[in-house]
Amino acid sequence: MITIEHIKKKLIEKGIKPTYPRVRIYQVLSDNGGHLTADFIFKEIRKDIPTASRTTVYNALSSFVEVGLVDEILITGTEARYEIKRRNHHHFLCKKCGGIFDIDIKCPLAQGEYSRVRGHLIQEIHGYFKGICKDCLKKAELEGEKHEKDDREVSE
Amino acid sequence: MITIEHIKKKLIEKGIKPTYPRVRIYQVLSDNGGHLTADFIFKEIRKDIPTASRTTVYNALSSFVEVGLVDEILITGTEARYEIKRRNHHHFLCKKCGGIFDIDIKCPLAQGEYSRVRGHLIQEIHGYFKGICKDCLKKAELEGEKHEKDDREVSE
DNA sequence: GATTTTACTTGACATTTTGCAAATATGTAT
DNA sequence: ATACATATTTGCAAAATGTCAAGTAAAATC
Repeated sequence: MITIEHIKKKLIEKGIKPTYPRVRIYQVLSDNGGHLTADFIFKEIRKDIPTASRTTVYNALSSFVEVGLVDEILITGTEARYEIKRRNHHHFLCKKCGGIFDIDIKCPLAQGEYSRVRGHLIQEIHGYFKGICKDCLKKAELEGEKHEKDDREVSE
Repeated sequence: MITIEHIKKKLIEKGIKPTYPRVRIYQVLSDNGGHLTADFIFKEIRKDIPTASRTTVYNALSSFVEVGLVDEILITGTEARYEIKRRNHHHFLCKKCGGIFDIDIKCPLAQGEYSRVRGHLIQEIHGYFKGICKDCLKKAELEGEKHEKDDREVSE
């Protein structure tokens, strides 16, 4: 559990004024694990700040991303997700259940703070994997057996 | 330049009926380099097929992605981009000019066809970098000098 | 050739995100 | 404290992208 004071310090360090909405948004990010939608964050801070607007959430998140406090994850294509920046991990999206999982991987390129590739200055590195997650694989096996049986019964 | 016949063969191999719209969509992808927006493709095939609809483009692209002919690139967050699948390369987005560049990199994980991580079956691997591209870096250097001069003039 | 399946078109609609102007809050100097 | 300048938040509107359902056309199968 991160303290309010600790959050304020972090924001000030990055040149962001620690207003109440911004501190709360950071706190929601901190308290709820990774890859949160803007909508989730909006609904959370509404509990405290009933007048808060979506625009405030988007503005705060943009600032956080800009100064490198937060990562924007674009794996789903339908909605961006946000999480406090953490090194050495990528994301996995299950095409079946839509779940997002952290994949802790040391990517050779992701080691240095900033580096260059082909002359371009790299500020962010994102790795996305897609496929079928462990749990859905298991379910598919069981379902698969059932289906085979069904198919036989139908075709006979 | 890929021939119509070659495209038809590719689609049939993957179990996709080579209808005229689909063949044209694939051809646009093939003739225009990488990371095209759905809108660009739509406007291109409209030249040939004035009745073509956006939905047809989205449907065709979904099929292509599903069978592994095409990659969907989600680097910008506002619009998906599409390109014919090619191994061993990632993408770089310039935050200044919005340009997308190919980064040919042999990612250790991207070598095998399909593999597993933490029990999850991986079907797609995407690597995205963001930062400032070569050209914008150069411009920034020049602009930077100019600004310093401006600043001096103003403050004097 | 009739039937069934598949694909395409059309238009409406949902969702996420951004833009903008007014209102509010914050900080600084008087 | 008060007034001023700046920064932030709000609330609404609207853009942009993508999805869905219903009807039509085309193709494949029988």
